[in-house]
Amino acid sequence: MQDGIGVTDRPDIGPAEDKVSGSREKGLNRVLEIFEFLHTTQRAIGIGDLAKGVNAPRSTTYTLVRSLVDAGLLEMAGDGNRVYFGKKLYLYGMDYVRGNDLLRRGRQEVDDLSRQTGETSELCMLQSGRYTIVHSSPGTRPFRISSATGLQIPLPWTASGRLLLAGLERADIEDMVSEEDLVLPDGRRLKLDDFIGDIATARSTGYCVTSGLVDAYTKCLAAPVFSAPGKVEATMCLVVPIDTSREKTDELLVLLRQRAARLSIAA
Amino acid sequence: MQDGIGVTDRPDIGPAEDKVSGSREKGLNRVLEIFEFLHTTQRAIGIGDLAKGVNAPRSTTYTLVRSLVDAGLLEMAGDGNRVYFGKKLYLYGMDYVRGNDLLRRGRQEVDDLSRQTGETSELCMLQSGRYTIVHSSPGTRPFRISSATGLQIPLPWTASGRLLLAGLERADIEDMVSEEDLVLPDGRRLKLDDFIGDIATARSTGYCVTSGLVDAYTKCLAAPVFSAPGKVEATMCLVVPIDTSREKTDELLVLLRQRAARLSIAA
DNA sequence: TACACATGTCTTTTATAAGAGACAAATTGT
DNA sequence: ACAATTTGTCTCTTATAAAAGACATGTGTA
Repeated sequence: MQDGIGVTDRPDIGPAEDKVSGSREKGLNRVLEIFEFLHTTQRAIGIGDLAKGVNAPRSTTYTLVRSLVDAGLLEMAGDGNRVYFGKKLYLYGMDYVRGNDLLRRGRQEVDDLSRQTGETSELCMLQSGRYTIVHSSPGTRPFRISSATGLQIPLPWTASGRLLLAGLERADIEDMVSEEDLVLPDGRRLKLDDFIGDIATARSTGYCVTSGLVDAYTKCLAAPVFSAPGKVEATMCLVVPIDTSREKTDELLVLLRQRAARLSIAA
Repeated sequence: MQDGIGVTDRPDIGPAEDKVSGSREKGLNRVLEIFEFLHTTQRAIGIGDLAKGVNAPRSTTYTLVRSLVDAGLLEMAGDGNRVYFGKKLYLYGMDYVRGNDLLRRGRQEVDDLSRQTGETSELCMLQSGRYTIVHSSPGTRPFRISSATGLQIPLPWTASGRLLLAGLERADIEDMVSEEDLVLPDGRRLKLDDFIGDIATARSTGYCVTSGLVDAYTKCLAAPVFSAPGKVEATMCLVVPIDTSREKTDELLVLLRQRAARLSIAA
């Protein structure tokens, strides 16, 4: 509890220091925060800790959690007094998949590509302005490059990010990318202009390869999935060891681009 | 705990129309209704219609939908002004699956069983007191017995229902089953005592077979999945033509019960 | 045994979000 | 071309839900 670790407790990089904590919050917003919190912790949590975690009053948290549990969006987990996501969210999620050709077929293509190549493969999309891994299939390598589904990563850190922003105006891109997004995990800092240049390149070549961006050991190959001419709706990507040979990389790129193109047609 | 207050006008099932319409509703409740509405319609819908559908003021609906879209729980669908479930719900749903051994393994067993037998196979659970198909795999028959995932059906209509209530007190069962639940789709009416008798039988035999309950053409075989000794957490079931031979049925039952038992061990 | 600190429930106060309704702009139909 | 709807945004009011906090239990530990 109470790991002082994060200076954090700044829930969102909002405009200005909103009216000091302590102000009354809309119930729905609290719920949204609860969901995000559970999504990041990825485990069941006690209601008291949850209240601390989302910085909400205990009494409020109890009432909200009760509503959500009654509705089936949350469930009391195993031993008794912990909560986590509930069946209803799973059902709604399946509804989303069913209603979404791209995702349904994309998951399939990703699974197939991963089996075909043995490499980790992922389907990525923009999720409220951020890069999100929507589905991933682990591949067969002894060392797994694990990146959790639903993880959100700054756009400039990834090959997919460069493709997802293709076709946007410079201003839009600037809006989407914050200063800190340009700082890589190892401390290096990208120049915004370089990033925008990358985007333009990716757009014209129809794919993007980045090496050692998120970590020093991997290379990322990405190809765009179009929902309409010029509109990049998603990307498929492969995560491979950084020392993968030129030939092997090109070979993988062909397979990747084939599948990404196949996904594009109907959507 | 707290059953004294129970008079509570349950937001439950039932048309329930407007209880003294005009009363103000909590935003969160409206959101829950919106989700349920989308879940039943299974398609994107305009905001105006949505407001009508959940019987909420238009202005309120607009604000709520905007919040939800911003949060990614809903998405504006294809052509422009329709909404449906969003990526976030999918991601949360995947979180649920990940955190839930039973569901993860259950889906696998159901898929395997369906491939092995060629019949439609389902994983079912209680969802806030109602029978719910949590996962289903269609089988290979020319005529598909389709029943949507997430569909909620009165407990007495199903074989699984009899197993899911095994181990509950008579009083609890009476609470869960309403009068109308006892009326089958074809108009026949079950006697509560018969139903409770079925439950006891199912409990001791460790499986349940029903014929022509929901419709006249199918037979349903179900086996319990235990989360603890005596506690039925879910059921696996097979939906087969009603004229399936005795031998064939027994054979399928063996396979089904094997897999259901396998699911039970670790949870 | 007593102490400190969680958990879960209830009551009260007041800041505020839900709702009604007016509007302009876009979309119909005739 | 002209109603007749529907859509999306805004303003204002007041019913009400969020929050504070008291209380009764529970759980751990010194």
